[in-house]
Amino acid sequence: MENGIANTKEEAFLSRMALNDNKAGMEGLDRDKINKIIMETSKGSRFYENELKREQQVNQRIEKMMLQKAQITDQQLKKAQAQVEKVASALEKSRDLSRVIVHVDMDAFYAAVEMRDCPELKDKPMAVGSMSMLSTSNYHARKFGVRAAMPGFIAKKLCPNLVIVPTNFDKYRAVSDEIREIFADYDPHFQPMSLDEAYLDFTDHLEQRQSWPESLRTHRYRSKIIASDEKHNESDEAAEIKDLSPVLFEDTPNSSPSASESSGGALEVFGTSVEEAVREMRFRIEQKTTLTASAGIAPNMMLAKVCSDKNKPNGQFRLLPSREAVMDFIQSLPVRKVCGIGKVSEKMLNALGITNCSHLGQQMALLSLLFSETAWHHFMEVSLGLGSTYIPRHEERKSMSTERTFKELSKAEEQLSFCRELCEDLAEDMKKEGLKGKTVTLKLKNVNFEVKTRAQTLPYAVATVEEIFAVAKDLLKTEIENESPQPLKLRLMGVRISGFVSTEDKTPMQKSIIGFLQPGKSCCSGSSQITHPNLEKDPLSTHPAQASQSLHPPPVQNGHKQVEVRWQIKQRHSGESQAGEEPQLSFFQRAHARRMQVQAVNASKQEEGCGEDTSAFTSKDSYSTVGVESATTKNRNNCAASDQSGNKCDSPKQAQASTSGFGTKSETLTCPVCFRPVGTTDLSVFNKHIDCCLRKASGKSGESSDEDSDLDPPNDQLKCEGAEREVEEEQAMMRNAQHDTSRVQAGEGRPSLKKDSEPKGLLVKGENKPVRSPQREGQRPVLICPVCQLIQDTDDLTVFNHHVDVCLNWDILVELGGQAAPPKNPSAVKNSKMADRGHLLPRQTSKGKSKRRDSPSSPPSKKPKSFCNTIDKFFR
DNA sequence: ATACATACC
DNA sequence: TACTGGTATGTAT
Repeated sequence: MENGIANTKEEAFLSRMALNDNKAGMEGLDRDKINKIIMETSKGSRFYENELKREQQVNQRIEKMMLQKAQITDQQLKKAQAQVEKVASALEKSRDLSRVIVHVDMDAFYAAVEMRDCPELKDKPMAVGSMSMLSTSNYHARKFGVRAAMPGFIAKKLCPNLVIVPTNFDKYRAVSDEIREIFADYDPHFQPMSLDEAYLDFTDHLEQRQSWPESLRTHRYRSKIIASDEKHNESDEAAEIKDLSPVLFEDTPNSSPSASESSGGALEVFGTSVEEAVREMRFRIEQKTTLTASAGIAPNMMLAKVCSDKNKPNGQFRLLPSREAVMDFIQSLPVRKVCGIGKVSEKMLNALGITNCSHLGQQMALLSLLFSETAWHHFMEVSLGLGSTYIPRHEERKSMSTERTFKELSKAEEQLSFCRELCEDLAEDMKKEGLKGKTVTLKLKNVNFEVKTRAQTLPYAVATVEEIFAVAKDLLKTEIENESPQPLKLRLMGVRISGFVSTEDKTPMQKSIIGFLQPGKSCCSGSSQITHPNLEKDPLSTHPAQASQSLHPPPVQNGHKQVEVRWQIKQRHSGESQAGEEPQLSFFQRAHARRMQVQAVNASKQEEGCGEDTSAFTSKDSYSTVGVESATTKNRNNCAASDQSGNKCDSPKQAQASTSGFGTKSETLTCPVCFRPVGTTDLSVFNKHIDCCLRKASGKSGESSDEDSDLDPPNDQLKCEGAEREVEEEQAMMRNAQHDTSRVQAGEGRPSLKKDSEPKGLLVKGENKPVRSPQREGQRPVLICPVCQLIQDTDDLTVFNHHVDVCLNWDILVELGGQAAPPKNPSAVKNSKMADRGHLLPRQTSKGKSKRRDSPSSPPSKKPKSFCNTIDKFFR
C-alpha cells in the first residue's frame, strides 16, 4: 500500500487533472505533452493538492470494490446472471423504436457567437471566459488542448496566443432565443438543456411533414451569404436590413417561400425524411444566426445525445431505429460518452476492465453485484441501447442558490457581511419567481478547496433577506466558531434555499408523486404522512393564511379558477380516503381525478383522444387502497404486458390471477393518462398509446398560444386553463413516478447479495418494510405494486421492483435506474460503507431547468447562468 | 433532515 | 495573479 500510494498519487494526477480529449475537435492531440504542461502548471497548488486527495478517495473506493469482487462466488455470479437476464429480457420487450428523438447542440456556442461578432477572432485560437476559467474554446484552440472548464492561465500555457474573450451572456441568451424559435417549429415541447442545447421529438413533425407541399419545405439563404457566395448583389439596403434583423427571414414553415424571388435569395428545398428535416432545421439556424449546430437523430434521448456528438462540428448523425443498428452502435461506444457516466464512474468501470458499452453488457452480472441497483440498471439500459423516448417537460425548480469565489476571506466580520450580500441576491431571485423555501443551506469552501455544507430546515418557508440571512448567519457563525486553527479562511461562500412552498397557490398537488409512491407515504402503506411540502401540516409559509391552504379552500386570489379546480379535486379525494386524515391519493387516483376534471371542463378536446370509449370513466372514482372499482379493475392490467412465459413476475395476468380479490382476466390495459381502456395487451402498443396521450396532453395545454411558460413562475401557470393544467400535472407526476422508481429500488439496496427470501417490496419509507396485502396476511408476504395496485406473485425484490419499473415506464419503461429521461440524473455513487458496492451513476439531464426555465416560449427568465462568471468580478 | 459526492453545461 | 456557478440527484447517516 505504501507503494500503492505513491502510484496512486501519480495516477490521481493523471486521472483527475489530465486532459479530457473526449470532446469533439480534440482528436489526435499530443496528450502527453499537453498533460505535462497541465501538470507542471498545476503542481503544488492548493487546488492540485485537493484534487490529489479526492483522487485517493476514489481509489480507495475502487480498492474496496475490487475486494468485494474478489469475494464473489461463482454461485453468486450465476444467480446474478440469471437475474440480470430476467431484467434484460423485460427491458428488451419494452424497447420502443418508434420515436424520432433529436438532440441539437450548437457548435462551440459562446466562442462561435464571439467569433461571429468579431471577425478578427476567426482565425485565432480563442476561448470565452477568463484567466480563471474558460467556458468554451473554438476549434482552433482545441488543437492545443484548450477546452471548456480549463482555467485560462493554464490554457495560456498550452497556447500562448490564445485570445480570451469575456463572457457576454445577454448575447448568448438572445441567440438562444432565436434558435429556440426554430426548435419550436419542429417540436413545440422541446426541452432546452442549456442555452445551446435541446432535445426534440420529431415524430409528430415528420408525420405531418409527409404531406407538406414543397413550399413548406423551402427555405431561403440568408442574403448576406448569397451576396458573398454568389455575388448576387442585392441592394445594399436589403442586405443591411437583413443583417440587422434576421427575423426578416422567412423561416417559418407557414410563411410562403414562394416569395422566393422577392429578395432574390436563393432557395433550398428540403425533403421529407428525418435527415432532411433535421438538416433543414440546422440550415435555418445557420441562416438565422450564422452559427452552426450539430444534431443526433436516434430512437431515444440517450442515443440522440451521443449521436449529436458523432459528427460534431456542423454535422448530424442518424442512428437507424432498428435493434441491430442500435446494438452495433452501442458496442464500441466508450462508456464515458454516455450521459451520466463521468470521471469517477468511468474510472471505476475501467478498473473492472470495462471501457466501452459492449463490456458493460458482458459484465452486467458482476456489475449488479458491485453497484447499486440504480447504477446497474442504468448500465443495463445503456448496454441495451435504451433510453427515454418521451421528452419530459421541465420540472419545477427544486432549489435556488448563489455562490461566489473570492480572494480569501478570513475575518468573521467580513464573512458575515458577505453572507448577507449573498442572501440579498438570493432573496431578490426568490422574489422574482415568487418562491419560498424551508431549507437554507450554507456552502463554504476554504482556501484548501475543501467544501462544506451546512443546512437548516425551518418549519415554515422563507424568502426575504432577513429570513434567509437569519438562518445562514447562524450556520456561518457556528462554523466560524468551530474552526479549529482559528481563522476560517474561505475562498467561496454560497447560500441555497430549497424545500419550496410556492408563494401563490400553485401546487398543492403538482409537485410530486414521489411522495405518494414512496413507502410510508403511499396510499398503499396507509401511512399518515404527507409528502408534498404544500400538504404538510406545518405552517406552510410565513403567512398564516397560506398555512391553512392545504386544509381549507384557498382564497381565490386573482380570481384564478385554477385554485378552485385543484381544491375540488382534493376535496373529493379527501373525503374518499380516510376521513380526518390528510388526503392520501395514489397516483392513479389522482390521475383519474384529473382526467375527470379535464373531461368535465373540456369535453370537447377529448374526442380524438387517444382513447376509444369513455365508459370506464363514468363509473365512480373511488378506490380502496388495494382494490379498485370493478369497471376499472378489469382494465387495470396496465402493467407490463410483458408476460414472460412462465415468468411469474411482470405478468399482469398472473399477478391478477393470484389476486383473489380482483382476478378478472383482462384483455385490455388502462391508460394512466386518459384512464381509458386500451384494447391491447401488447406493451409496446400500450406504451405508444400512453405516449400519445402524454403528447396530446402537453400539446394541448402548451400549444394554444404559448402559455407554455407554465414552467415558470406560478403566475404564468395561472393563465392556463385549469383542466389543461391538470393534464400537465399528470405528466409531471408520471415523470416523477418513473423517477421514483429508482428510489424504491435504491431503498432496498442491491438485491442479489441478500437473501431474496425476505420479502421486500414496496419499502416503507425509512423502514424498509414491504407492503403486505391484507388478503394474504398470514401467508407468505405479498408485494403490491404501487402503480397498478395489483398483488405481485413474487417475493423477489428485484423482480418486484422491475415489475414496478415496467408499470411506471409507460413511456418507455426504461428508466429503470432512474436514468435517462424523465428521471433525471442519477449520479450517484455511494459513499463508503456499504459501499462497497454501490456507486454510481447515471445522470442525465439536468440543468436547464431552473433558473432559466427556458421553455419554448417562456419569458426571459433570470440570469441564465450557465457556468462562467468567474471570480473576476468578485473580490471583496 | 443533513452532509457529501458525482454529474452536466 | 492561481481552478467557476447553478441545479439535480444519489447515498449514508
